[in-house]
Amino acid sequence: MVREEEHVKTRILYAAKKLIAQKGFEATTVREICREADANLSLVSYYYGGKEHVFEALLDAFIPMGEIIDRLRALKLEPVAGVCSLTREIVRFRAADPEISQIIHQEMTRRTPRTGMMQQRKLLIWRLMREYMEEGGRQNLFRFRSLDAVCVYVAGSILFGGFGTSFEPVLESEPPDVETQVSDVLCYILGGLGYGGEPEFTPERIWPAHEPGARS
Amino acid sequence: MVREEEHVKTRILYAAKKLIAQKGFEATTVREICREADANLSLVSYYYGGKEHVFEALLDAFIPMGEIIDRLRALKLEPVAGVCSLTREIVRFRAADPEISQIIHQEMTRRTPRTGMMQQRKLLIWRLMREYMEEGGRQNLFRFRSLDAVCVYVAGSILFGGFGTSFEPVLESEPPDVETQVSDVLCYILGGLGYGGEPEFTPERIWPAHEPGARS
DNA sequence: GTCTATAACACGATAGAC
DNA sequence: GTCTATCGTGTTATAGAC
Repeated sequence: MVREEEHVKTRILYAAKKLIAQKGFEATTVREICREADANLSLVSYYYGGKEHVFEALLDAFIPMGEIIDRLRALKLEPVAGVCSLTREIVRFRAADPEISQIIHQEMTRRTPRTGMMQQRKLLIWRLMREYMEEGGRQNLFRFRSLDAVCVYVAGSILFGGFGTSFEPVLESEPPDVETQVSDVLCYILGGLGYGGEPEFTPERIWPAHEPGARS
Repeated sequence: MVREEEHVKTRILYAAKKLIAQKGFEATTVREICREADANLSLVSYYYGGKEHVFEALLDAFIPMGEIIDRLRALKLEPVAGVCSLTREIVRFRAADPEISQIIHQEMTRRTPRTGMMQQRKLLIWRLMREYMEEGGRQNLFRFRSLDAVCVYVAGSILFGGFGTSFEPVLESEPPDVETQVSDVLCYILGGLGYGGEPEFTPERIWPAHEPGARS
């Protein structure tokens, strides 16, 4: 029953994001989404044409990674600054919208009719990260045994960190603020990459203030 | 249509493991499981008492982590040897049964009626890892900014590596053999923990040859 | 645009014959 | 133990009134 001020179509999108993040796509029913959005059952079909299309709309509305990639690429960063800046943007993105991050994480762990939608959006990010690391290896800034391996480990470090992967019972304190998370994870990643120096960043604000809202 | 030699009850378990690993619990129907197991639809209820209980039986049959933990604890390892040995066992376990690992990974990403079952089995592992890292920090062998943070990053590095988190399109080569994976991930983790030296291990064979089979 | 009512179907589970 | 047949429920989606 949230966001009563918004338009129904938008409320449905937010409700779907919230519920799917918690329980997964299959376990979330259209009925629940509509109850949460305070909308009539038939409006999911009316506005989106079915449950699957709500999911697609979700990705379109809340994953703006394409822009970030373009901006970062345009800066032609050196390897260390590249890894650090891209990491920072990912961590910020995850902190700004944990729900959509959780959905992405869910869809990565199994093969569903939606796997394809996810892949293309993810690839751009990790290919860029890979390029930074590869160039860093070539310049002897980083020392690692296998580029493929560190690609996966770095992705794992970033994607696992920050929020509820149901790891709370092992932890002692609440997660720190975002910029602390950024510097913690970079400390770990750069260590894992065998880099001795300090993190380097681009100037601030790679991507504009993040308040998505539904499209079309 | 696999494992025709086994008993039906066992075939159902293997079929469920395979399908749930691929598609997730909710998206897998008992009808599919029975088709894959070449068993009659009603036998899931007959042998296990329902779909949920097949899942529970799956965990009991294929997650022997309790034993590993006990053995490792009994060795009272130093921090570096502890981190390395536990990591090695986890990586081996994941390589020996990628399906069950994928199921664990799935269940970590959302809140389901099965979340509780997973938690207890997971906690033992990561608490032990945390103890090794904490003690390593106290002895100044490791240098990290936050114990909580490295707990999550180390878990992420290990759990993400090795198999299909749908990261293949970013990678160049096939995954290497298990012991290479172990040393790759340890190289990364120890670097991330700020440890300068080489990995250390316990003697071989922490846990007995792994061929589970159904219980009861 | 929004609603009610319902169609059409797939699900998990089980009764009961063999 | 294994089968067929079916029950009861809950699902997504839609037709049609307003």
